[in-house]
Amino acid sequence: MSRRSGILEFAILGLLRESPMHGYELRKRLNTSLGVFRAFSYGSLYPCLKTLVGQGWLIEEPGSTPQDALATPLAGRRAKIVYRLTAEGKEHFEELLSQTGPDAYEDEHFAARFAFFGQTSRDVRMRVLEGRRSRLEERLEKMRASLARTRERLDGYTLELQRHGMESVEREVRWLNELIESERAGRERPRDADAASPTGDAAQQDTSGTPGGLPRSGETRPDPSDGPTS
Amino acid sequence: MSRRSGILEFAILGLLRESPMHGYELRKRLNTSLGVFRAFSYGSLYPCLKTLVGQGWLIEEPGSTPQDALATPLAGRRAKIVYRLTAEGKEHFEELLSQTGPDAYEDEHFAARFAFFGQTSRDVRMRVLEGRRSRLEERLEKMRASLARTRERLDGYTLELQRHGMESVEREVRWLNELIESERAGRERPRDADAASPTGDAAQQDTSGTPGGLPRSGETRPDPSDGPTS
DNA sequence: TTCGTCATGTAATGGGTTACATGATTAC
DNA sequence: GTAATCATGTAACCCATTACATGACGAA
Repeated sequence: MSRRSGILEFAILGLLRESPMHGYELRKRLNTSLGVFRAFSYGSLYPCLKTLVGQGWLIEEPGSTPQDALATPLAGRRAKIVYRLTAEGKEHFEELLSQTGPDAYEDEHFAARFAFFGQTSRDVRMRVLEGRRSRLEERLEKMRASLARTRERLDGYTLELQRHGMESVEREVRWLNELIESERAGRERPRDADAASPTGDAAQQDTSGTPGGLPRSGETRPDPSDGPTS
Repeated sequence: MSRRSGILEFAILGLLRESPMHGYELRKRLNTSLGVFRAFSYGSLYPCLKTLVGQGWLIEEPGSTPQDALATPLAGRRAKIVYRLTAEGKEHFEELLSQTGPDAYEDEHFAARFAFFGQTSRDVRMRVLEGRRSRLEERLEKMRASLARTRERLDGYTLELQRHGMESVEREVRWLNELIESERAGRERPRDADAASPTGDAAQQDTSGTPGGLPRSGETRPDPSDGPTS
């Protein structure tokens, strides 16, 4: 029924939190501005939007009103549907943001989470970064172990591939180290961003959007994969 | 009907080409030895194997014969099904190997292709490497363009994520450059991994896919002299 | 007038996972 | 005796893509 799961939903809510938008534009933002996530197709985007509306997290609004269409001919192509985050949607997004479970460390998910660090409280940021790091370190451990076991039987190319893969992961760990470091040293000041929370417990978020002093260098290479491998 | 698509099929054929195996072991090899690909689940592996059998590319063989089970109690758990590549399967795999279309440059696919470079002719290797490189360069171009367009409006974290992503891609390009370089400089010898011995005996194929002289690679030690051939 | 972009949507399909079912063997 | 590992499989589901349908507008 719903759960056009995780990352797409999350990204949509996050983008709409910044400002209302219609689907087409949303999709572009998903590729470019936040180009990190892979481009979602309309085939997944629009249905997902519908679901979120059904959930009560978004509402549809007419894009360009008749008057607008008259005033600015540029505006009126096909009836745009502008999606706006509701209060519940906001609340829901904030809840998602605060989640630090293992999901948050997975490759794709992590990138999405990171992209919205600007809206994320500092302790959550830390947990996510550290979670990701230990996740990668586990991975490294496994890779090293398996490499040690099989090194002899592998040909040069396989070996090289393995080596390159490990190096990528190591680089990302270093990158995370620097980020964690700079978070730790970073501003303590809470400094609220936009979104003054309307109801309930006023979530005090340190949403400065700018990390302490960001380092250089790093490496991701998003696929080396891994699996549950239980 | 079939097409348990691309990469899994490809990897199975490739691994079985080296030696027959049963499903369970195959799966482990997919994670560890060739740990580059993400771990496929049994839920995709076994059905895929069936399909390949149906296609005539594999045949099932009894794993441990009754006698074996008596002789070596270690061997007989549940009736293993050992899969062996047929002649047609081999042919098919070789055809897949020779393919250099755009598919071969995609992230996952590329890794799989690279993992079997040991069995791949040099010109195909070159085409794949160069294809991948230009694919990544395109990607970089786009990223740079979109970054230039939106740089101002992005917060520090998004920016950092973007930067990190680009750096990763750049690194892979450099890696490819070195590989291409070393392929170019490498031995001219055709080193056709083609099945010298089509059948039977456990004759170890000389598939030491040691490339000409691989880049640094810490301690891999790519064997300076004329290693293989024997 | 045709092409590219804007704009929204649906149906079929693909390619994978999880959860389940089954059961023998080994290690503690 | 109970857990882990070995070993094979099926069914239900998930998430996303492709191809298709529709249509207006601006520019060449």
